[in-house]
Amino acid sequence: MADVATEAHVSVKTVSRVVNHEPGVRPDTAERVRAVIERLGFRRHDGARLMRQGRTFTIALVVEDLANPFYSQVSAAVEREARIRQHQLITASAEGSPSRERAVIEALVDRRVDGIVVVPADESASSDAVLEASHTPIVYMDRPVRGTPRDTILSDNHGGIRSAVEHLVAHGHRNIAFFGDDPAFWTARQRRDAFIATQQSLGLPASPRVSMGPHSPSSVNDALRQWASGPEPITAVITGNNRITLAALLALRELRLPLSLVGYDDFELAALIDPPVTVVHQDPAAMGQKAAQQLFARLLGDESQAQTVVMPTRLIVRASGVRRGSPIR
Amino acid sequence: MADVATEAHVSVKTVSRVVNHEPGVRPDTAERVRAVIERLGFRRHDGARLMRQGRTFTIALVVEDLANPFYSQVSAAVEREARIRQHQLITASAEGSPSRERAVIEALVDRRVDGIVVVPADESASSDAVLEASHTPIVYMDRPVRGTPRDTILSDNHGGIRSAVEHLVAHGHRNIAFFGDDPAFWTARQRRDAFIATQQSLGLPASPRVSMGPHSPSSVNDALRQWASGPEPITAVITGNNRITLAALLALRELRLPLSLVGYDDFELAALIDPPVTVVHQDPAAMGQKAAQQLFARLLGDESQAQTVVMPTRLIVRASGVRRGSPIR
DNA sequence: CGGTGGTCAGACAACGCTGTCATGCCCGCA
DNA sequence: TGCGGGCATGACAGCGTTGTCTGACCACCG
Repeated sequence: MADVATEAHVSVKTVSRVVNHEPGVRPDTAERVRAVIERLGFRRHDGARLMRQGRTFTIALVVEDLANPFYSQVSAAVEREARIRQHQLITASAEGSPSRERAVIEALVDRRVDGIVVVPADESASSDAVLEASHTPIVYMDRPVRGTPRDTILSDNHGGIRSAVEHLVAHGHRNIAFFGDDPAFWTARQRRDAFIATQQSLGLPASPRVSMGPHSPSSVNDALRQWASGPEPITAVITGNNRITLAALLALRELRLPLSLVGYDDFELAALIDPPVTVVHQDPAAMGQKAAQQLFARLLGDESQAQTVVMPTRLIVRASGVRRGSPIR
Repeated sequence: MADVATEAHVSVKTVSRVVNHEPGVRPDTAERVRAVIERLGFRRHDGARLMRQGRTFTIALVVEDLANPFYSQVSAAVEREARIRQHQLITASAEGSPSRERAVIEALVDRRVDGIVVVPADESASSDAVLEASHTPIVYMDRPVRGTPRDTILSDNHGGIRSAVEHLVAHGHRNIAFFGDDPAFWTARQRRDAFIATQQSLGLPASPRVSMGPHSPSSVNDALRQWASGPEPITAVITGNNRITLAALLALRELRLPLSLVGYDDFELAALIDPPVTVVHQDPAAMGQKAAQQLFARLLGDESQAQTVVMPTRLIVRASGVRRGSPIR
C-alpha cells in the first residue's frame, strides 16, 4: 500500500480510501490510484485490515468426522450461511476426543474467529472458561453441554424414536430390538431411553432387547442371532444411527433373517436397498443452517437468553418396516 | 500482553518470551509472568502474531459441493493433513461456478492463506495472475487446468474406464452404454473418450451408445428404454460418476431392465444394493491426502518443477457386472 | 582492580492496515 | 475584502505481536 501511495503520489490513507470505496476522493485521484494498484498487482492484506477492525469475518465448525455424511451435510450448510454473509468457514475435526476438541476450540479462539458451531464430543464444556473470557459466541449442535447456558440446536430424538416404534407396532410388531451407539453419547442415551419409554407407554412386553455400542457388524450379528431365536423372538429392529443401520443391514443379509428394520438417520441410498429402508430422517442441513443462523444473530448483537431449539424429525416410510416373510437380501 | 507486562512488572517483550518459551528468562520471572497470565486469562492473539511473521498457518480447500461424499472425503483427508501440521483448514465451496471460484480464491489469497487445494470448476485458470503475483502455492485436484504449470493430482480416468469395459466384456457383454456427466467437465470428457477408445481397441461394435449429461433420472430413463429395445440392444451400462450411478439404479429398477452395471465412484452402500454394484473406485481420501502433502512440500520450500500425479483406480467387483437374467430390484 | 563475556531484560520499530484529527484549498456570501 | 464552510488529502497513532539491538548487571579472569 505504501508502494502504491508513492507511485500515485498520494498518501497511504488515500490508497486505503480508494480500496475501500470510501467517499471523499476526487475521481481523477481515485482513477490514478486504481491504475497504480492494477499495475503493481496490489492486494489488500485482509489479516492486517481485520486486526485493525477487531473482527476476522471467520466462523468455525468443529465436528467429529468430516467424512461422515451427517457432518458433511452440516458442514455444507454452515459454509453456505457463512458465504452469503461474506465470512469464511474454518472446519476442524476433533475425532471424538474431548481433549482434542478442547485444543481445537482454544486454537480457534486464539485466532479470534468470530464464532463457533460445535458438535460437542462430550457434555463437559471443557472450553467454557476460555469461551467465556473471550466472549466468543458458540452454538452447540446435536448434543447439549452442561455449564453456562448456550444456544443449542438439537434434533427431536424422542419423537423420532417414538415414530419408529409406533410405525413398527402399527404393522403388527411386538418384539422389537434396539441397537444404540456408545452410551457415552448423549444422543445414544436419549434414543435408548425414548425406545424404552415408548415401549412401556404402548404396553409392549418388558425386558426390552437393547444393545448399546460401540457396535461392529459382528457385535450386531451376535445379538441378532440370539434374539431372533428362542422364546418371543424379535420380528423387528431399530438402529440408533446411520453406521449401525449399515452394520445391521449387513448382518441381516448375512444371517438371512426376515426382520423388519427402521433406521435412525436417512442415507442416500436407503431407497435402493431391497427392501427400501424406512428411516427416521433428521435434517442435518437444516440443523447446520439453523445453528449458523443463530450464531450470526449473536454476532449481530442479539443478547437475548440462550435458547435450545429442537428440530423435528420425520419418519420416511419405505418398505423395510412392514412385517416380512422373506430375508433381507 | 501489555496488561500482563504491567502486572508482572516486566516488559511486553518478556511476556512474549514466556508465552513463546523463548530462552533467556530467569525461571522465577517466567513463573511470575505465567501466574499473571493465568490470573488475567491472557491469550495470545494469533492474528497479530501471524501478521508479524508473515504466515497464517492456514490452508484452504475449494470444492464444488461439500455435501457430495467425494468432496467430503477429500475435505476430511486434507483437514487431517493440515491438523497434524498445526495448520487450520478453510473450506469453501464454489458451487461449480468458475466466477465464484475465482472470487473465492481471491478472497483466500487476500487472507494470505499459505496455500490452496482446488478442485477447479473449469480449465481456465482464471485466478492464475493473482496466484502468481502472490506466490501462493496451489495444487489442483481431480481436474487439470491450463496455463502456468501447477502441481496436479488426477485420478486415472482412462484406466478406470478401461477396467470397467474389460470387466463387462469378460462377462460376455458386447453392447454397452455409457452415461457421462456434463462434457463441460474434464473428467466427464476423459471418461467418455476412454470408453470410446477402449471399445474400439477391444473390437466392439461401432456407434457406441454414449449419453452425456447433465443427467437427471428421467433423462437416463429415456435413453435406457430406447437402447434396451430395438436391434442390438444393450446388455450393460457404465455410469460416469456417483450421481449418475444413482440415477441409473433408479431407472433400471423402475424399468425392470435386467442390465449389468458398472459405476464410476464407489459409494458407501454399493455392497448392499441388490445386486451389489461393481464400481471403479477412485480413492478420494488418498487424493486429498496426496494433494495436501504436495502443498505442504511446497510450503516447506520444495522448488522443483510442478508435477502431475495420476492416482490409480481399482475395480471393485461385486455382482452387478455379470450377465444378468433378472431385473435389478 | 580493570577488562571480558555471558545472562537477563527492556526500548523500539515494524508487520499492513484504518480511525481520528488536522490542514490546506476553494467557493460563495455578506 | 474577509470569513465560514465544505471538500480533498495527509500525518499520525494504534491494532497485538515479535525481531533486533542496546544496556545493566554479575562473575570470572589475569
